[in-house]
Amino acid sequence: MPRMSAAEKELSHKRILDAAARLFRERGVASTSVSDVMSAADMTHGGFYRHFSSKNDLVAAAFAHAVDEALQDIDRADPGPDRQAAVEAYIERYLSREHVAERGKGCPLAALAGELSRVSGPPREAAADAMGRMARALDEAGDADTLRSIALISLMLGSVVLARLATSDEEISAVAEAGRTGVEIILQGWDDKA
Amino acid sequence: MPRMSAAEKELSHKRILDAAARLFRERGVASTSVSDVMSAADMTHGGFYRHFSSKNDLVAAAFAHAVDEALQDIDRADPGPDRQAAVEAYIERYLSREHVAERGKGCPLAALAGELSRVSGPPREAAADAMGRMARALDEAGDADTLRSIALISLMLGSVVLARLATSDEEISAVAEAGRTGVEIILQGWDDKA
DNA sequence: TGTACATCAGTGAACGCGCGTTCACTGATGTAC
DNA sequence: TGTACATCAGTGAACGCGCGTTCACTGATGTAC
Repeated sequence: MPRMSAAEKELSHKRILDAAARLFRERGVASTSVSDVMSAADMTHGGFYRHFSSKNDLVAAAFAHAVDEALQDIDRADPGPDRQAAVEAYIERYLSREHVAERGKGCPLAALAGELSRVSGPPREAAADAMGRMARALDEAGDADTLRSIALISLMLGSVVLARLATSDEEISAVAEAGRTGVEIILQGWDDKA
Repeated sequence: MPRMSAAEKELSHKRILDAAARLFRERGVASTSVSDVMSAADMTHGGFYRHFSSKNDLVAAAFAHAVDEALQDIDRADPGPDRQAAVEAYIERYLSREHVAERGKGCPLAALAGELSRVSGPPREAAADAMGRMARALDEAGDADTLRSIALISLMLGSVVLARLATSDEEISAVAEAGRTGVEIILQGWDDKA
């Protein structure tokens, strides 16, 4: 059957990236094998190394790919009211029941920050980079108050991580509600305090 | 050389638990083998199953053990001013440079919530339980405002997770500072808002 | 208190398994003329 | 435009390795008399 055309190879590459970005977030990097990813991309494991030089290489690329997707609504919005609306929508979505439930499509940092902070090399750098990208994305006006953005990200990420640990619907709702209230208080009180 | 006395067995058991609680937090559960733990406890891997029925069993026990230690200062404090002081000290320590650097001795949820939220069984239950124990510990007066405690935990945990991802000292300080400011604002503004 | 014996904590070899990676192979693709 | 041939995307078997767990074994411990 092989060989595929260059255009088909590009499609395969994207299928691998999409599958990896989803599976790594759903199951974690260590619990997702190269074979798992290739199966989800409708291929066998042997072809993997025509696309990436190692599993680590894929982890870094898939993570960056997931960050691109997560932030695209904000990044594409025009500065000004559009962008501010995009940020508000992002925060609301972040603390929603859907985001808690669907790890595979959610914030890559909420899913993988813990695991990637323990490794070094490209995957770690991709994750560290994501923090800066998120902070800049939330910084609506570019008004240099990065600390507020970081505090918001910490609270939102912590809320989602804890909500995913919760075992009952009531607990999940409580954690998300606590996160929403915290975000509001920080948004209102930050400039007075800091 | 074997057999050891019952008293020596108890000491071995504690060495295994201590080593596991440290290594799991430092390297993650999936990246820590039973042999790693037993070596750190000065034994060979074969004896492990005289103490625990499986690696999963150890994970749950070591996690609960780590939570006990993390909360002991608060849990042992008398209700009233002593307890409130213990809570304040806990929060300050939580957002310190030392806590960010020393995963192996730090908050078990900050180290392992992401990984354990993806599994089921005793380890997951131990982690979910820890969230409730932390919320109750921070609830100084038992005044039923659990939501505020949960928001504080989310923010503190998120701050530490992100700080551990940061690559420069400046970034680590910035994330910790953002966390401290956020905590102050939530402590002051919560009752007005919620 | 002494003796005979069952127990069992810890050792280290061995097991089956899944992992990341390599490799010989296939045959359609892309290119040179 | 047709033809001959090098390229290379994808396949599937194979590799070495480390994992969690099992097991026969050792010999000091704890117990029954």
